[in-house]
Amino acid sequence: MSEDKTHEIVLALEIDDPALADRLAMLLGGVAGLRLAAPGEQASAVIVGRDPRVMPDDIALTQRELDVLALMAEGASNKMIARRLGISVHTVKFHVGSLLDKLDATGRTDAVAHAARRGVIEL
Amino acid sequence: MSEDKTHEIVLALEIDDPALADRLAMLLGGVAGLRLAAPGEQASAVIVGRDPRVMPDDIALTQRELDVLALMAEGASNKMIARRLGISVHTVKFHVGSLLDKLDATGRTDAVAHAARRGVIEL
DNA sequence: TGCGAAACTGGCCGGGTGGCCAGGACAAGG
DNA sequence: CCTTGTCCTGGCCACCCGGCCAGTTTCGCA
Repeated sequence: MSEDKTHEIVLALEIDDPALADRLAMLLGGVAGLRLAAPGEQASAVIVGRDPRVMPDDIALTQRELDVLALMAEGASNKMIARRLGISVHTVKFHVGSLLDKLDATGRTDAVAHAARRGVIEL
Repeated sequence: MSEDKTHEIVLALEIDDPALADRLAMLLGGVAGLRLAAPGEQASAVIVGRDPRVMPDDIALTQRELDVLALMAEGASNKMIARRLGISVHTVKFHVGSLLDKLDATGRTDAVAHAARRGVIEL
């Protein structure tokens, strides 16, 4: 395989909005050194629509709750979280409780699933 | 604000490979009707690198384990899973144990996080 | 200066969870 | 026939989790 790195970047289009996809295809079609991928072709990069699941304002989580949430997503137990944040287990449980509340979750597993779904955390 | 929908598609670049990102920025910079997003700016579409996290063969989960995993991701307790699958809580715990094992997880929360990360489940 | 929000801590307790032991049924393949 | 793998079940037990009660400090804002 010769590495013609200066030639032909292959871009795939994965956009739901047909109008936007159309305009992009038109604009990018006329660019030298760049090509749109054929259906099924292996592309070097993909253009996706702006993920719409980010915005429910935030659900207003406090900084500390975000800290706890992140560690929960790592699979950390309350004890581990307490140690890592330098606080007591009781406080961790307090924050976890608030999280379950705000995220409408029935347990910590449900909480990280919900949070990931709405883009609050990146797992 | 006039809605010049025929003007200026804003593209964000989220590519790990610096060389590729560079070339894309250069190529796209000279295209009329198209602009690269400023850091933090809301873009109408995003260009991402080919997602490499799909392939670990599967980690070979049995059908039953997938059933249990799916319900775990819903935040279901062992008791709920048992009821839904028509099996005993002991059996559920057995399958959960296998899951923790195969997914290298320390707990059920960690398990669904890992599974979601490697595309085994879609949360 | 008082008041609320956020963060933090404690104890208590019922139920859930995960690790360990043991076993059985049933199909596929040596 | 016997082994292997998957699926299923039981009991036991230490620990963790989440919900409840109570309290503290610190901060910004009215």
